Amino acid sequence: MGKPRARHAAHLPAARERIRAAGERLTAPRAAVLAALLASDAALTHHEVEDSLATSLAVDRVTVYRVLDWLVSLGLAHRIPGEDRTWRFGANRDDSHAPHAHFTCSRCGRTVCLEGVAVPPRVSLPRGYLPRRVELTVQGLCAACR
Amino acid sequence: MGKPRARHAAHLPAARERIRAAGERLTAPRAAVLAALLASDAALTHHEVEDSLATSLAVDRVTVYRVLDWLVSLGLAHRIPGEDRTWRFGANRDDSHAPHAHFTCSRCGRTVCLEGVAVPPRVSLPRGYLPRRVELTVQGLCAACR
DNA sequence: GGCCGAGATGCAATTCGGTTGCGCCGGCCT
DNA sequence: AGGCCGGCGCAACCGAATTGCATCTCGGCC
Repeated sequence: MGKPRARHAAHLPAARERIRAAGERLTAPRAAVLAALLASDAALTHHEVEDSLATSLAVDRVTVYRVLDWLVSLGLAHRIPGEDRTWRFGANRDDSHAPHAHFTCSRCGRTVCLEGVAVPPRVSLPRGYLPRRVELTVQGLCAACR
Repeated sequence: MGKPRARHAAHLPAARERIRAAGERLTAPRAAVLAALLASDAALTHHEVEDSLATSLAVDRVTVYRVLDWLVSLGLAHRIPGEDRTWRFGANRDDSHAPHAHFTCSRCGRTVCLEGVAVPPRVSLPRGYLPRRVELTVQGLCAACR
């Protein structure tokens, strides 16, 4: 997709560092998966993560799922539900972990985080409803598919 | 879920009218599915639709899927991707079919349309990107689950 | 450096939402 | 009333995600 073949190896040290900093157990699959997310500017499906890893380190499909969930629970990544009924995962690059918008291409499915789009900080809800997270997704066509 | 057991029978005439008005073929499953959506103030999963229909008219699972997709393509309903990897469907009550926000309860999965929340009409995208639809979803706890 | 235990990994089987192929049936046009 | 186009039901299928369990390994401890 887009990039020729992400050099996630370059992001391995950063990935390791983040896992260490979180005080969590450092394993090869964990570092590799996080590095893959860091290396990509688009949010990846479990399958894309698996493929991206295949060349350097074979990781079981189930492990990829588990590591991704684990990254999300740690706050190191976030999960985006897609139109195609699969989840995509993106690395949380800043610790602030601020709410941000996403763009999904209707044709190629590519999903990227939008930096410049403001997510409404407050919304009016029915009585008794408690907001927790606001998700803003834009559907359309990306530059390559237009 | 919320309502005691939606009286979608009361919405059957309206459902039939809408299908007729669209110039489409009127069948029992189509009217029943649309009535079920109209009767509910929350967006329904295919399964909830099926259950809601079971008491009055047994409709095959596949038919429910097909009718729901058909309603979406006709603009009579809209489809919302959920956190639980299933789709929910809500009737489009006004013809204007304006973009609107949704609220999803993290605990019970109940999804409702928010009337009072403004969806940003314009967002700034990377060069070459073409927006088509903006989706705004709020996660949190509903009044019943709080 | 070697040992040990909690917990991570891999494999296989399973679940489940959604889709597809196809023959029959039923709305709707004439 | 007749006929045909297309919707319906049935069954088989697909692929994303999950679970159970045996094995392996990271990282603390001696």
